[in-house]
Amino acid sequence: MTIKDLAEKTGYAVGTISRALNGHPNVSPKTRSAILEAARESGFQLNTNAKQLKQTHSNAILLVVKGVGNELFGEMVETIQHCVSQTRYQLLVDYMDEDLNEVTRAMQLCRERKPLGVIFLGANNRNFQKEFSAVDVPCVVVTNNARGLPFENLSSVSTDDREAARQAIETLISMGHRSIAIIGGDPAISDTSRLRLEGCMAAFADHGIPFDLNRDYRGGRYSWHNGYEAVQALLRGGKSYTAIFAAADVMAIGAIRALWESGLRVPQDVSVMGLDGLPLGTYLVPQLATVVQDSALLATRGVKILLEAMENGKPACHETVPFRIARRESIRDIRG
Amino acid sequence: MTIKDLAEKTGYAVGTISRALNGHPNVSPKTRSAILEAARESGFQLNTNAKQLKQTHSNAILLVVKGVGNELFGEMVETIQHCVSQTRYQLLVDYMDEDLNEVTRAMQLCRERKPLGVIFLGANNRNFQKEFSAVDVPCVVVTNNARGLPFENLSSVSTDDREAARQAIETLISMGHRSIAIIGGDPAISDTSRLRLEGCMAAFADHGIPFDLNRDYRGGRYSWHNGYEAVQALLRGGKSYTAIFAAADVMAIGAIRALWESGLRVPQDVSVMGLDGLPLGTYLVPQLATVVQDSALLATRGVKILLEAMENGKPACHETVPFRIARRESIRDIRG
DNA sequence: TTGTAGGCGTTATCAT
DNA sequence: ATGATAACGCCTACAA
Repeated sequence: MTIKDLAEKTGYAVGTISRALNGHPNVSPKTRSAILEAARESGFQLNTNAKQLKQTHSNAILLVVKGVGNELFGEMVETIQHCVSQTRYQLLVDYMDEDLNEVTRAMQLCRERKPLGVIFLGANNRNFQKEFSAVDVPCVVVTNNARGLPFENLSSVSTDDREAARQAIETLISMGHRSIAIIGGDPAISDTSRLRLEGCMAAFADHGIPFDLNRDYRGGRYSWHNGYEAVQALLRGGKSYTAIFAAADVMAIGAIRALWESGLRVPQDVSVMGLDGLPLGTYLVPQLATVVQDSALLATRGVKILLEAMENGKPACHETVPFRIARRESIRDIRG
Repeated sequence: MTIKDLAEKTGYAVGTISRALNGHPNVSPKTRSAILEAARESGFQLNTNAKQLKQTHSNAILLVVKGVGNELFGEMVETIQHCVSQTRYQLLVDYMDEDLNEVTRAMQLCRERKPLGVIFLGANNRNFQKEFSAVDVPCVVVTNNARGLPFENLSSVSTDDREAARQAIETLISMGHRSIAIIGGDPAISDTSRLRLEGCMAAFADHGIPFDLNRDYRGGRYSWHNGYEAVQALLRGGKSYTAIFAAADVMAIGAIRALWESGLRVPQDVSVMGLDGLPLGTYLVPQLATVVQDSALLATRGVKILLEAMENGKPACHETVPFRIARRESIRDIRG
């Protein structure tokens, strides 16, 4: 069943069928309803491949979500859905595995779906090589700062990861902690991990607190298990810490378990602070102290920036949104 | 960049380019490598739309994952990837939001990508109405029992939800619990929720333990928050329980927090048991006792069943895989 | 082994 | 407002 069949059946030409089906103007109401009726009754559906092969533009905004199962992204996808649903555009959501290249994926989808703009939820600057220049629609990276990337059509909205981590450490220091270990990602691989680590180091430097990267830092993927292992490795190091900062909430959770198994209680013996502000954190016992990223604002600003670039040709920009320190049950003031 | 461009660039004809790119025979090794090299260096990618437009079948297996962020599914997707990578087929993964209709989605994708078979990770039998009959390739539903659905091409592999829940309750009963509350999904909406609830009721009936659905059961979506709220509602009911069974691990976690906030300790005051066997459960304090679904086996059997249907026309079947009771720290024996 | 040409189902551009 | 027709990028006979 193709539009050709429909054309025969109704007596109109394929062009008219196409226009009627796609809600184009220049189709008389009578003709339109006749065609729609015929289409419905025969269960006709347009062939997407053929459609997109020929189309030069869709009215879609593409959302590429890097990392299935990222709780923070989950909320943000919903917010973005909501924002876009109030415009005349259609949102096309693509969830992809974390370890794939989001730029390659986006380019593929751009060629196939021809969206008017792209939102990246999570990204790695390393992947935005010159091949990205093949993408010519406005793009915005959310949760990662893409300033410094030499693309006129690439904006970003992010939390200031460096400052967020710095304030987390400041918080711990203000509560009397001097012996603090850090667990996080691999700073050589992930921009986010690097920035967060830098923020920590800055805080230590400000207070003249020594920090030995080889001894006091452990990295890996952001996962329960790596948090768990990282703390085990730290403890094997022999040094005792009064606080641990995890550059991601998921790692903090694994960390707490590892501490428990070594007979250390949180927060009585060791304080643990995370970063992200996952909803899960408030359901744990103890509730996880953390730096809360404003996921709603990240999402809404991301959409807004994209729309302005799409519709008004507004030049790319790189925004930062505020975060919030949540002093919750997993940290303890050990002064006096 | 199309194969036409590649043809010009390399001096070969488009037909040769196409054959080389698709690994067809009748292309001299020299020609093939020259073309592949040119394609790589120019970052060429085939246009899926054009490709699928002409093709009647791809060599793909479609995996529809219903519910982004489902930890159990995360592992299973990896296992399925692995299994399929050892065959001559290509896996096409589609992650979709939980509240969309997976059958509609699958039908759309079947029309577009023309896969040889479909695996559903998570599904709701309600969605398999007669419109599913438009799908004519073998399909297998994983984690849900599709027996009873009148489709010759639809298999399923699942945990026996009813029995799993029954044994969870049996476990609690064997540890001396008689006053048990249940939190779970809405049995009117979800097959899984209904089966799990039925299993619980059966266990209670076997032991002559009274259970008042209106008082002792609370439902909602499977989420931290709903587990939390469900327990709050139960506690407001005035009755005191020695154990709570959550029909999903995520709810168990919210439940533990709600208990804590009411001054009840787990497992000292109340035992909490979940169902699913999420990795997260082992990182919590206390570790979450639960019924562990064998995600690896579910995944591998799912693939195997599909392949046999695809390749040997083996008729549809409905399998059940074993589960395992994990008696962990969140439950306590209160006898004597 | 390689080249050529027609067609997949749709949209878009001209005419009418 | 409608019709005819040329693309869109690829695959696949069939011809060379």
